[in-house]
Amino acid sequence: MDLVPKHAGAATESGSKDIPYCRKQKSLGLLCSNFLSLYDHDGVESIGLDDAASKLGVERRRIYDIVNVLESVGILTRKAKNRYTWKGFGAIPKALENLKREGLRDIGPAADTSCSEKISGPQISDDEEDEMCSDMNSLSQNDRSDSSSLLKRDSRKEKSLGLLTQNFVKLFLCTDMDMISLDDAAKLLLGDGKHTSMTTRTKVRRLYDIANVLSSMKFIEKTHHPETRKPAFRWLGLTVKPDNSTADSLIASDSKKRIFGTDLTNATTTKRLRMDEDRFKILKAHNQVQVKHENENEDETITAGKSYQFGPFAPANVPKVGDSHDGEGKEAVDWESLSASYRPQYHNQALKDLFSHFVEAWQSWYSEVAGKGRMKLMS
DNA sequence: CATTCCCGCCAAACG
DNA sequence: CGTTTGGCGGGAATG
Repeated sequence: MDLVPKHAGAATESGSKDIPYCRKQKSLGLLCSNFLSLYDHDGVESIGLDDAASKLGVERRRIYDIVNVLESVGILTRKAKNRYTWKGFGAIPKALENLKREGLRDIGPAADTSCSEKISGPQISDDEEDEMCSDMNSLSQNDRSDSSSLLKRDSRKEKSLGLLTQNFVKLFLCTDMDMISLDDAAKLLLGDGKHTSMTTRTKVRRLYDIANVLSSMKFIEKTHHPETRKPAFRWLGLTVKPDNSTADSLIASDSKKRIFGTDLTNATTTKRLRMDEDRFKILKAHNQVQVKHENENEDETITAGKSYQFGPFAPANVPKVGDSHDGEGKEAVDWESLSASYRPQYHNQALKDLFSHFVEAWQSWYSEVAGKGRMKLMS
C-alpha cells in the first residue's frame, strides 16, 4: 500500500478522468456531515475511530478533529480508547445549557474587593469539565512543592480544540453580540495577554476548523458584518434559558435566579476569571458588548423574513408536512454543493440517502424539542 | 495580494 | 516500548 497520494500538484495521469482536486471535497465541514449521516442511525451507540476513518475515507487525524468538536456540543462522548459513544442530537440542548450556565458563571461575579488586581502570571483556574457524569478526577495534586516546573503548566488540555470550541460557543450564548469574526474570537479567547504574535494566527486557523464543523451542522453561519465588510459568524442554534419552572429534573436546583443578575451597569473592574474570559471582559469594556440577560427583554423572535424562520437548525425544507417542492427562494442549504462534490474516489452515492435521513432525523428531533417548549429561540 | 484551512509532522499522553 | 491523541504551523488553494 502506498501512503497518501500526497497533495495535488499535478494530476499525474493515473487513470480516471481527472481529479481537479477540490478543496471543498476534503473540508472538515463535509466530513462532519458525512460523519453525522453515517452514525445517526437507530442502532448506533458506539463508534470506533478506525471504523469511522476507513468508512469516511480519511486519515485518522481528521477524525480526531471532528470528534472533538462534536463532543463539545454533546453529540458524542468519549467512552474509551478508540471508542466514542453516540449521544445524538437530543443531547445538544442540555450541553448548550451547561455551556451557557458555565459561561455566565465565569463572567458574572462582578464582586471585586479591590480595584487593583493584576491578574497576571499563573492561571490557576483549571476549567473543570462539568458534565453530570463521568469524571473520576481525583485530586491528585502531587506537586513537589517547589522544585522547578514553571513552564509547562496546562496539561495541554487548555489548548485543545474541544475547549476552544466550547469557549467559542459560549461567546455566542453568553454575549450580546451575535456576530463574531474569527479574528475577534481569537483575540477574545486568547489565553494570554501579551504574546500577540503567531499565537493568534494559529488560533484563527483552529477557529476556521471549528467554524466549518459548526457551520455544517447549522449552528452558525457565515455572514458579513453590516458595517465592515469583514466576514463574521452568526449563531443560528437555539439558546436555552437557565432555569425555569416545570418541575422536571431531580434536584431542586431551582433558582439561581440571580446568577449574574445585578445589572450591566456595574462598572466595577473585573476580577479574576478564566484566562480567556479575562480578555473578554476587557474587550467588552472597550466595545459595547454586553452580557446576555435571560431577562425576557424584547423577545424579538427572529423576524420571519429571512431564510431561517423558526429553525435554528433545520436544514433545508421542513416547515411542515407535504410540500416537497420548495418554491425556490430561501436558498436553503447547500445540499447542492455538498451533493455536487461527494468524494473524489469511491463511488459513494448512498450519501444522498444518508443526508435525507440526517435531515429527517434532525427535524423530528427538533419538533420534539419545540413541542416541549423548553427552549426559546433567540437571535 | 489576503483569506481560508488541509495536510501531516511529530510530541504529549496513555497503555 | 508501541500506540493513540492531537497541537501546530507550512504553505497550497481560493477569493
